[in-house]
Amino acid sequence: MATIRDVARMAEVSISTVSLALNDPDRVKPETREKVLKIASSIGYSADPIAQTLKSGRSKMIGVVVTDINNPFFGNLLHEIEQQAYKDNYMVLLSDTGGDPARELAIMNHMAGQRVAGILLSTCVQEGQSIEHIRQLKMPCVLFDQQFDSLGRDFVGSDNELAAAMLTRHLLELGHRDICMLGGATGIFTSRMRANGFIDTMRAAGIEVRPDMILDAEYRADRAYDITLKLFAGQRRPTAIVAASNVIALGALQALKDLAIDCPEDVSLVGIDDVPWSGLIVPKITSAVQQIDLLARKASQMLMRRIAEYGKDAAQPETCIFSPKLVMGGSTAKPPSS
Amino acid sequence: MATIRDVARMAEVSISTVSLALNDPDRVKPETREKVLKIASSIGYSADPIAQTLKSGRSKMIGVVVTDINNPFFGNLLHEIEQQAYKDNYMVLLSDTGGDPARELAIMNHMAGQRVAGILLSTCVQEGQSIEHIRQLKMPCVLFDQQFDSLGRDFVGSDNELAAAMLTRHLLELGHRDICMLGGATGIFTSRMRANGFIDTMRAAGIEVRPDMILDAEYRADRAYDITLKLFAGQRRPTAIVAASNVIALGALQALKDLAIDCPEDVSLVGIDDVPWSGLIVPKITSAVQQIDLLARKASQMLMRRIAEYGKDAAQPETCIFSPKLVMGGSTAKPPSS
DNA sequence: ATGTACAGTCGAACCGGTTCGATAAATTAT
DNA sequence: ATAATTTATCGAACCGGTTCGACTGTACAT
Repeated sequence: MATIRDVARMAEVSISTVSLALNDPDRVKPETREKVLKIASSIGYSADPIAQTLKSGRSKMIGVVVTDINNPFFGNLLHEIEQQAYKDNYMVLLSDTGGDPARELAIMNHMAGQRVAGILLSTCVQEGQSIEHIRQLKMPCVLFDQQFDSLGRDFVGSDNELAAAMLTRHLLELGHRDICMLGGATGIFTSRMRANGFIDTMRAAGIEVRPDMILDAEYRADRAYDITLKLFAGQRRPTAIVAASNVIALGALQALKDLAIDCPEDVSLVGIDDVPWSGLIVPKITSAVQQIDLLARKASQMLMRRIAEYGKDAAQPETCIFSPKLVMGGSTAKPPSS
Repeated sequence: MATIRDVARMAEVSISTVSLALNDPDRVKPETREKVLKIASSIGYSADPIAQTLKSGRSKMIGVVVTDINNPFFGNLLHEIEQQAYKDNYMVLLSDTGGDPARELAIMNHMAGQRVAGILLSTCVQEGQSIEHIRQLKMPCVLFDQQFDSLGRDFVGSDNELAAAMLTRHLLELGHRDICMLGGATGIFTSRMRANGFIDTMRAAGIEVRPDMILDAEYRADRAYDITLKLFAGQRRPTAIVAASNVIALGALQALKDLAIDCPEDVSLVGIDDVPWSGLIVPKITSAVQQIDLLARKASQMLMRRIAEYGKDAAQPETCIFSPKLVMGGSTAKPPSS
């Protein structure tokens, strides 16, 4: 690979002149610039990104940290982020925490070591646990999906309360009263918000939500499956289920299917977020879907802006909330007449 | 961040001694080593990966290049690769070519510039197009999924001919004779192999495959959808379809559904590779699935071995082919009696 | 006592860029 | 003609490590 010294030698100028010609063209004489540029392109010279990173302290990579790449929500998001990054001439350094805060910490240290220009983070840290590694991070960082108040960081996400509220209202309007929610741990931002949306809407309809009506499926399909089985083994069966995520909804649907409980005739089911090929799943699950492309683009943009203005006096942290869309499927009906 | 010079100053030794104490412990006096190590850990020193990369010419990252992160096949693979890499203390630099060879080239140059230790590549380059960027790549590189003969590179993949053959045989045994395949372009390795498996099995059963019985769905769901619509608008309708991938099968199934053609009563459908939640899709598509976890682990292992032995005289390129598994669904039946 | 081997340590060069302050040459002002 | 300013270029320091060859001092063989 050609180095800047090769170019300098061939152009019969010093390496500093070459560097200047390339990075600050106005500071060298036009003829010199021409000569340097011509030679540089003729031997296919381009500056070594590693050397530039060492000198400047930042690379042309952005880090993306998610809890589970396999979740289609993150998959789609990642795709969009990668497209954006490519346009801006950045590469994506990806990592998956698997929901382990210790690993999240390790990953972020790794990324910092690689001098990523910034990080897009969907943290798996729960309320009450330490978030010092985020707070003390000395580089641009935009949180998405999972928020932490009072962290003073940018955030891009969806209106999770609204998502749950829309779905709950839909069920209430159909006449359901006995509704269960399958959610995540309350330590997780999105599950807390989604639970709130559920509780508030129920309460507004004059129905008090008992704690045992909100079950923790940990955002996992297998847990949702088990819980649903158990739920319908008991005496008091709900007539409808609000699933706090796409995979929870699918796990629940699988359980209903295996129990030969008809959805929507016997039990209605709604969920949050889409899955690929949802049109082929019978019944198609009525859901409040996040606008992933908007979300990804906005998060990328915000990060890029932070990267650009890094070092200057930073703007106030910004929060951007998108509204989910209600997509009707065939998974809801009036409750069976009792 | 603490540098090696800080440690040297505090330990009252030269920086070279610090470096030796850390990297080649036997070459310094035990007491010196102790002192250096103690001070290093007390001020939280760890070597700057960027500086190490600049000096050594290789980083602790591996590049992974796929054609479409959104495809669950790659999603699963990626997850597994990332887990493996993490264990070996490597990070994953990810990119998505979107099926564009020019972009693949650009991405690989980018990765080479980042001094990745090696690359896992599922190339989108087709037979007959230039693969010089792979051939001339001067770093460890393991191809997966998409093979190129005579490239002299390691390869990990599945037995694509077998996959298609198993499915075709299954349909033949049910009594189908008029079978269509929805595949990819023949320039792509996997589609060529899968078509071969189909053709050979049909021929062995005494059925000649006319060219119009293999259609190019470009491994895209929307193309598969359109083609299926068109196919069943015509006079001669096949009684069964072999889809060369998961997304093709889903596109085809959606089309059948929209045409109110019953699967499997009117038309049988089989495909290659799984999709998440396939159990919820009605009918569940009978498919030959690749063992993604094995594939990912093997590819990672091979790459790590190449990385370890890099510089020494390299072992012969290795090829590793896994057998797909036939997973029965409910998407096939005897052909309707004509 | 002299020569040899070796363990332990160090300075300096190097990886490949960027950037600051100095210098020399060309231009303008006095 | 001389001083002040501007323009173009360059050398050297720096980013933070690794590594080679040289140097010193001790232990052993002759």
